[in-house]
Amino acid sequence: MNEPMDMEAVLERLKEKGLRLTPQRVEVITLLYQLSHPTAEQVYSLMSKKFPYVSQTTVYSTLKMLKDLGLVNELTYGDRSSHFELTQEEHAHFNCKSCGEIYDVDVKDAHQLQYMLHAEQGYQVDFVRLEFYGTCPACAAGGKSEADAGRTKQ
Amino acid sequence: MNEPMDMEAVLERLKEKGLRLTPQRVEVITLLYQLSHPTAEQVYSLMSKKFPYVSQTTVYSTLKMLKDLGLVNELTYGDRSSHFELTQEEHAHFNCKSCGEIYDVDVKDAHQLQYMLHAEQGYQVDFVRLEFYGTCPACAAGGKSEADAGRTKQ
DNA sequence: ATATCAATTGATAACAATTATAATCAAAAA
DNA sequence: TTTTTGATTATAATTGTTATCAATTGATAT
Repeated sequence: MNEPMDMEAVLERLKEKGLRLTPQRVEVITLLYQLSHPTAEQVYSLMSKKFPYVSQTTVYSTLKMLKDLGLVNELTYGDRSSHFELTQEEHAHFNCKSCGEIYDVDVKDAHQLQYMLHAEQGYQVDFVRLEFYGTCPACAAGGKSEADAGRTKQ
Repeated sequence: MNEPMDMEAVLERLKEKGLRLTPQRVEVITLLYQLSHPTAEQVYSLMSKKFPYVSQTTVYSTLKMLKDLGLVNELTYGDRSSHFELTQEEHAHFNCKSCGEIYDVDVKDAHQLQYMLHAEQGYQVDFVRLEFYGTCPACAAGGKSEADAGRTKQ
C-alpha cells in the first residue's frame, strides 16, 4: 500500500507557505497520521483531551487549509459528515457495511479507465474516485464487530 | 448508454407495493425522467410550478420512498446536497468542473476491478461507485458555460 | 353514497454539519 | 515596545435534511 508523505514534510509545507505551526495544527496533523479516515468530529473529540478549549472551528479550518494545500483529501459519503485522509498515491476505498471501517485498497489498473474515457469519449479526467461497498475479510470471517469501527490505523 | 426502466414500470412497482399514485408522486417521478441528476431542491423548485403548495417534505419523502424501493439511486458529493437518478445498469459518472454537469458514462471493465479485489484480497463487494472529475468534451471545446449546468437530459 | 381508516400531505419545528462573524489572543515585524 | 498580522475562540447563522403531527385524501367495506 502507498504511504502518505511523512509528517516532517507536511509541517515543512506549512512553513513554506508562511503558515504558523500552532500546537492545534500540529495536533490535527498528528491525529490524521494516527487515525483511519476520521471525521472532523472524531478529530475534534480526540483533540479535546490535549486541548480542552479547542473549538470545532479550529478543526474545520485546519482541515480546510490542509485540503486547500493538497495535503489532505476529503471524502464524502451518504452519511452526514465528511471523512479526511492524508493525500497519497491514487487508491480506492473499501467501505465495510458490517464494521463501518474504511480501508485503503490498491487497485492497479483503475487509472487505466480514465485513459479509455479520454481516448474514446473525449473527457479530460483530473482525478478518479473509486469506492467499493461490501463486507471486509475480517467481518466475513466473523472476527469483527461494529464496535471496532473508527479504530486507529493498524 | 443504459436506460432506466420505463415510467410505466416504475408506477406499476408502486402499485404492487400498495402505495398510492398521488399526483405529487407522479410528478416527482416524471421530473426524474426529465432532469439530469437533480437535487431534491431542484425537483422541489420545478414541482412548484404545477403544485404551488407542495412542500419540501413531500419531495424528500417521495425520493426516500423510491430509494428504499431500489428505484432511485442517491449520489452524494462534496459540499453540495444529494443528487438523485433513476436506477439503471451499473455505470460511472463524470463531473465537469466547468459546467457542473454530471454525465452518465459507460465504463466497461470497471466491474472487473471488484472481482480482482475479491479474488486477491478477500473483500466481498456489493457495489461499486466510480466518479470521474475533470472537464467534459463540450467545455473543453469552449462551447459550454456554467449557466448551462442543471439542464434537462439531452 | 357514506362511514371507516390508513396512507399521504404539508406546516412547523428540530436537527446536525458546517460556515460566518466578531472579539480575543499570540506571534512576528517594525 | 508598539504595531501588525494571523490564529483561535465563542457565538450565532446557515444549509440540507428529518421528525412531529394535525388535516386531508383516497381506497375499501358497508
